Amino acid sequence: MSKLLTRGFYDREVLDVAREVLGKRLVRVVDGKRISGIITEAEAYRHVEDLACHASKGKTPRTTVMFGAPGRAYVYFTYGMHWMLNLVCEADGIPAAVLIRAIYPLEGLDFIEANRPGVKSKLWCNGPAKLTRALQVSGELNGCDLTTRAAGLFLEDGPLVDEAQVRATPRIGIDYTPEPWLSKPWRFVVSNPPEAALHL
DNA sequence: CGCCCGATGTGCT
DNA sequence: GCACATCGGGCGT
Repeated sequence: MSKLLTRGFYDREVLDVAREVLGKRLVRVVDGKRISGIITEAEAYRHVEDLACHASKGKTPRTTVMFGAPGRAYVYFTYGMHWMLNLVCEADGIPAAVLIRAIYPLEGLDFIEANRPGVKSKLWCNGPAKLTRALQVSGELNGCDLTTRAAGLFLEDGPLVDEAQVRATPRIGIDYTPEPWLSKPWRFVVSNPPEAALHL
């Protein structure tokens, strides 16, 4: 059993967390069963001035969690059918979050397959809404504490991914966001194939 | 493979 | 009303 990531991991500059969360293990526990994968893609959403960040529209009922303490999950619903999983970062009162965009599944593959019927295994968790469906992450987990195992959603430590295996690119799906935010290289991706980059 | 588009519901103007 | 941190199927290349 690996080490649970503590509050201190999240209570930092969100760009550093987004970069360093690559290689960490996202774990879900459902009915006592462990489902997990290594994080291979993440994006930073940084403070009210970042016009791609939900917090830029102010603190609302939806975005309250992002303004709160670090180490909690910000889970929101979008496009009428998709859930997105974020990690709240930085000090209480400063809105910042890391969107988990992809994982490399390692445990509970039968559970994941059952949640992604008819989908090829390489496509099970390679998108932010795909992995929430695969791991059964939805609104009931919004605001849950990621630094304990109580809610059945948490992160475990893993090796830092080598700098040579990480690419930084602009964020995805924010086409209506003006510059300079549109082009900020705040998306971090593990190079393919992840098996080699992650030493699996 | 890439582009296009419909699905589908909630939050905020 | 309308935008939206997306997905998957359909069709053209």
